[in-house]
Amino acid sequence: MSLLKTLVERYIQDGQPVGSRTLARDSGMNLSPATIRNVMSDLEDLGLVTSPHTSAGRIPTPQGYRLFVDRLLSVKPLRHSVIERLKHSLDSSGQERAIDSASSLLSEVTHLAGLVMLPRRETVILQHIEFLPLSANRVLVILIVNDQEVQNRIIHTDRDFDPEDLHRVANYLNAEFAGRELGSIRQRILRSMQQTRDDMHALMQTAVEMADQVVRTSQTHDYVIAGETNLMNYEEMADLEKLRQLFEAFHTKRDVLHVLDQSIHAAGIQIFIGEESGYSVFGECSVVTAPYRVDDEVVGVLGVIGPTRMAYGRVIPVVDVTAKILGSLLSSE
Amino acid sequence: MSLLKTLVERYIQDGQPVGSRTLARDSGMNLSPATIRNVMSDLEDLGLVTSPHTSAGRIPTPQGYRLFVDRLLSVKPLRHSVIERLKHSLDSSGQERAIDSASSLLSEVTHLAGLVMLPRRETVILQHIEFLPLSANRVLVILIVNDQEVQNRIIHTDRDFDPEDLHRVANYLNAEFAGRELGSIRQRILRSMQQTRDDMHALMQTAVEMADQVVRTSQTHDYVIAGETNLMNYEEMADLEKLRQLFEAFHTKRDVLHVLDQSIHAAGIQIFIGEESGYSVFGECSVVTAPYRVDDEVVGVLGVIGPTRMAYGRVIPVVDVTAKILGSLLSSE
DNA sequence: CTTTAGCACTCACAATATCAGAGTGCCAAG
DNA sequence: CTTGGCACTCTGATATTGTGAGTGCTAAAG
Repeated sequence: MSLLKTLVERYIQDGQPVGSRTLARDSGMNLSPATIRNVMSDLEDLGLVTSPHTSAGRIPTPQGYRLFVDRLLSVKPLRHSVIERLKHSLDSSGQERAIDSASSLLSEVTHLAGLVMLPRRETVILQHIEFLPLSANRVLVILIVNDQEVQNRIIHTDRDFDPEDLHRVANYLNAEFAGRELGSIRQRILRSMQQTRDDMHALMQTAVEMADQVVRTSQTHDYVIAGETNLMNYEEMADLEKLRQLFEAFHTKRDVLHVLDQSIHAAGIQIFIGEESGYSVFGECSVVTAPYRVDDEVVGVLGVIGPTRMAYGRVIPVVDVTAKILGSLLSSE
Repeated sequence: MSLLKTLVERYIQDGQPVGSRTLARDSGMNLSPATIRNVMSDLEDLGLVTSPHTSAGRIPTPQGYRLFVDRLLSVKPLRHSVIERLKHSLDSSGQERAIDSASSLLSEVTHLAGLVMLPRRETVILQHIEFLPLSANRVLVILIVNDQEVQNRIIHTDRDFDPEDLHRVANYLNAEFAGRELGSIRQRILRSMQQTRDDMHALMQTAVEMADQVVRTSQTHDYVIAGETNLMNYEEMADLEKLRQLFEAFHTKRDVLHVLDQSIHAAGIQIFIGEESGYSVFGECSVVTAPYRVDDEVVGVLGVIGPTRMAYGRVIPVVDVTAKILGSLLSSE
């Protein structure tokens, strides 16, 4: 029923339970309140709306929202100027800060909390490796992968290596393996280990193992959140205890990541309404996500989290285009 | 008057305005409520206590707190086991994660929010510099300073340099300047620029300038906060709007940094009560800080922030020893 | 001069009552 | 199927009252 649409829209607009009279006026269908009431009764039986008490209007249930976003929602495309603005602010922040900016932008534009999962690529290509001796048996390993990212980590070695040794090893590795995928490098080295075994190989192994670990832990998923404080402006978030738990969940990251993970393989926009996500912490909240792709590979998810009563019609396109913009910005153009 | 002490202690304990009867009982001085009332009247005239309304007990004013912490407070030293626990958790987290751990620890132990300013050393000693070509006119500069820290940044150069050039420059810089302080290096290079000017020098200049910038921005002070959510458990933080502003201040960082800055040169524990910090955002809050020193140089501040009504007697020693432990952990042993 | 008991007074807070308004459900008529 | 009418329900605002904790002041006692 398109009445549900009007009801949800109205409720999203001003957060008040909406009664039959207002609905009659808003629907534009020239129906009397009484008719509306009958319909409402039906909708209530279907579990799409409830009334907080006998004599209040109706509010949508989670199922109501679900139906609304799945079928009824009319997404108004963003005005061009807005898109340009997004694009511009994201561009001007540079690649390194792009993730943070995207998160902030999302939160600013939607007045919700912005989430951006760090990109994680399936294939990690070694571009360059470098060793720097720090002190006795502490070696700094610098790794450039995927054309952009720089990773470094200190490793402790069994014995001291002098600078020349390190240099030789680095040269060897670079000559041999630059441009290859990290996993395959690891295997190769392990294999050649079995033939000749000397200290150099041990070093290389540690190094590659470390590289693997670095990449893998930075891959352990992590995300950036911005604008949590926006959430405090919604009356539905007034319950301090609930809010605390929510913020703690943001901090712990585990649950949020799990939700984001669920949507990484979705085709496009994904929406979790209320407890659909499976976590009661997000009880009164909805999450709107979109995966973003770098060089045609999906590498992460971004989105927003906010009260169930959010302006889906506006939020969805924002999340959508932000994902696209971020993706193309991160791609090697 | 030691009555003020009892009053503040009592108020800190259970957050209720304390009346003459309870105070008479707690003070242990065998005075009748009536006498207490007279004294209270005096204290009120001195501006040390107020009553929220005519017929409630008294609560300390900021000035009352001030006097309390300055003169009256009896700091009970931490139990040895607690110190050990702190030391142990901090040790086991390793140097890189030490800052984060310290912050978390502070918040966990005190049930407040923990703050740790990133260490900043006055003298930054260049240990090693390295250039890696990334692509046409993008060069990755890697900087090792102060024996521990690795910084890297990508710079864009005017013209392409081939790897040999870069290598030569790096070698030169390392041979010439390793072990020197960064600022002096910069000056030296600028000076020698005036004599011979060629592309290499331009590169060097950019690099050193960048180095300076990197160090300076990482120096721009930044801090790590943990356990903000703890603050939501205090009833005095119930005002959502105030809380929002506070959290936003945490996010913006500017105000907090300014407060921390103020206390970096204090001899030891420093306490800001309520608006003493000069920011109304921290209205109902107190900040307890202690500078921490690495290799006998003060490099940062850590502390906690929480409601004015906090258990100073317990919080102070915690902040104190945490500062000491962190300092010694970060020092080259 | 300090301490104490006594007493009237004040005020917040909780419990209770009252009322208006919004909205419903249902029935009977169009 | 839709509509008007009507009784009914329930919330939320506002006013009323009572209770208890705690005060300030005065006058007596140490």
